[in-house]
Amino acid sequence: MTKNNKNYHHGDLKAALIAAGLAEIEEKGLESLSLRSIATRVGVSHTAPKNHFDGLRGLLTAIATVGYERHAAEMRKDAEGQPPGKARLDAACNGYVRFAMQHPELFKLMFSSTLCDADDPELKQAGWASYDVLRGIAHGLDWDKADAPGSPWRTEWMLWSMVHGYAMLVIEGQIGRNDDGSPMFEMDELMPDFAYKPDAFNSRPEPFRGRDSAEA
Amino acid sequence: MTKNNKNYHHGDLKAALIAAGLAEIEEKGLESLSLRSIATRVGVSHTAPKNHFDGLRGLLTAIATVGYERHAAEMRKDAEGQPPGKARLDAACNGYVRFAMQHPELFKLMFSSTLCDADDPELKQAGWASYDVLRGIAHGLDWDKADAPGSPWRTEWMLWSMVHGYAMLVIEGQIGRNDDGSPMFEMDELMPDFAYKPDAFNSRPEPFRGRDSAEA
DNA sequence: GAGAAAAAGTTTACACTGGAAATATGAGGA
DNA sequence: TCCTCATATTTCCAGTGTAAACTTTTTCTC
Repeated sequence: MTKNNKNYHHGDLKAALIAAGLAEIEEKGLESLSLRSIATRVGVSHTAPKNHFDGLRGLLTAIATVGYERHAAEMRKDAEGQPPGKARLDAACNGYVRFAMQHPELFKLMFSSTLCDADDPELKQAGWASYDVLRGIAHGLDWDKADAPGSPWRTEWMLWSMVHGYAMLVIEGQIGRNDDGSPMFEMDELMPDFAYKPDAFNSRPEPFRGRDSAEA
Repeated sequence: MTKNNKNYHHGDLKAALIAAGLAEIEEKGLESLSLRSIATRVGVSHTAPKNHFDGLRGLLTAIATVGYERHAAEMRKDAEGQPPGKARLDAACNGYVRFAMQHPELFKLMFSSTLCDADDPELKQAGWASYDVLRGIAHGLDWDKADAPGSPWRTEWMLWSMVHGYAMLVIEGQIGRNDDGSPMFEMDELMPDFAYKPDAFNSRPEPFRGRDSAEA
């Protein structure tokens, strides 16, 4: 992987394929996506991606990685304008859901261990970074009933589950939306009230996301 | 659809294909599933299903319909032994999550509008019936903060989102589980305390699930 | 610079897939 | 019996992902 500025035949085919894949997903959805269609879009043969990705699964994983980065950016953008505390968390959660609704196919890809290689280091890194936006903002906040006994991950997983579940159910058509396509609930409406309790959130030196990270 | 007891060449090929598809999903997962593999398993040509289903998508939709029925049965089974109230709701929620963890591929199929025809009447019926198990049990329960203003659907969607989100995140490997494969949290641990408030839950004559039903 | 080595991309081939169309089979009703 | 039509098969086609052999280009080494 000696990456030089000097480009080979195409000129950073790797990035071009990821961009083409993202465009293809936005335009035609996940279903019609294929290695050949992406390669054709870029103007190379359908076996050219083999030199940069481990098959279709590898390319999809790279696309999902970019998806996580954009997802994180969307949440950060919304949260930035808000003062720390519940308002900022609400904004980030709404960003989470809005991204899912604006890019449903990409969002499904990101969270599909069927389509992506969940063990890919870059995907895991980007996925964690995205989750950590939510987690970082939620730090110091907890449910009113947070004094109930529970594992340190209880609160953040409770929050994550609710936001993620709502996003998934909406984009899969299980839960309705307004006529203009907006979500029927803002996240601060949907969630029980948070109370600001600086010590309620467990403060751990290492970020945690899923089983692998816990063992590492 | 003149359904006779007398069977034709095969003998209720429709049911046989659904059963074979379910078995194939349990054994080899969603990825390797194909019309041809299912048809071969039953012992018919790969175009035979055409007479009973609208292509692969139609067959997958029928399989998902059975999945919803089993999902509902699982929740009901768990809930039955519990007294009405929070304990029964907890049991149903745990059943929701456990079903997802025991049949992750089937569960993903059920909630995938990419793979299933979400407009199929039988699928919608089964999907609603499954959701209504949760909803029926939750009737009369609400969050402590339920006196906050909100739409009649707020409470049940909040509950559904959390349970569904947790299930999805676990089976996609985003959230960890115990060494024995069990969920790290029981639903009653994860959820904020419920308080029994008979009038908090909106009582509507017609069940509601998603946008379509609201308009109907 | 020359030549070797490695990387990038193409061509070809193969085993799959879902679906369409034409054909064969068999059951039930007249 | 004969007719009809649902059922199932055969054949064919466009499309898929991947592997292997090959060509082209870049980079490294002497």
